[in-house]
Amino acid sequence: MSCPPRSFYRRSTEMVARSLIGKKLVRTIRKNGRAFRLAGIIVETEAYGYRDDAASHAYAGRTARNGVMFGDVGRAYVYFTYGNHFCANVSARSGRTEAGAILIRGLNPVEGIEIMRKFRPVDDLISLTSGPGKLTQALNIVSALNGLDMTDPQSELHIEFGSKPVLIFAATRVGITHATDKEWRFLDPSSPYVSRRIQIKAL
DNA sequence: CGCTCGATATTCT
DNA sequence: GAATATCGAGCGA
Repeated sequence: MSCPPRSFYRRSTEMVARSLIGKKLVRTIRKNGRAFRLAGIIVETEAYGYRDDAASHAYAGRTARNGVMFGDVGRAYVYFTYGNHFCANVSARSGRTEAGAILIRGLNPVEGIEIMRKFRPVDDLISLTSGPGKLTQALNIVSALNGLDMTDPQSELHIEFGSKPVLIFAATRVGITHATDKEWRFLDPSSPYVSRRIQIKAL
């Protein structure tokens, strides 16, 4: 399967976030000369901007942590938060701004589910990948993957074409205290792997 | 079910 | 020293 090209990510961050619904997030683990694929269809995303977005890590300018948001588009931005969890993002922005990234918040698991359950033992399958901290644990996404090229099928973390979603909803973002009015959260309402904390609205 | 609250460590002020 | 793009346990209904 092939990957959306660099140009896919060189559009407005919100448009890319919306377009990522239905794409496939793939984590390849190489061990003892063999490669295992852990993968899921993306069902929920959030866009984060620059000076226009007080909720963004990039809002106050470039730092050691957020450098990937200012670099080339289509790269993995992985960071650690709340002392417990990693979050997986991909950098994306139009030529009119200097930083941006998209947080991946929910996956419909399709490949390597039994291996995911070893990284994240849960009784309820829905709890495997229905949240940004959950899916990074299930796919073993850690800081070492920060900066990887998500458009390269050889990359240990990349994004492939997937399936076209039937419907996409927009909503306000989750877990932030600034810019709470922006409707930059996108999700496939038919999937059980989305968090449902807030009201959503159809596009 | 749904809501509140505490854990926990990295990052930034 | 404060804040944090979260999760899950514990509570009440």
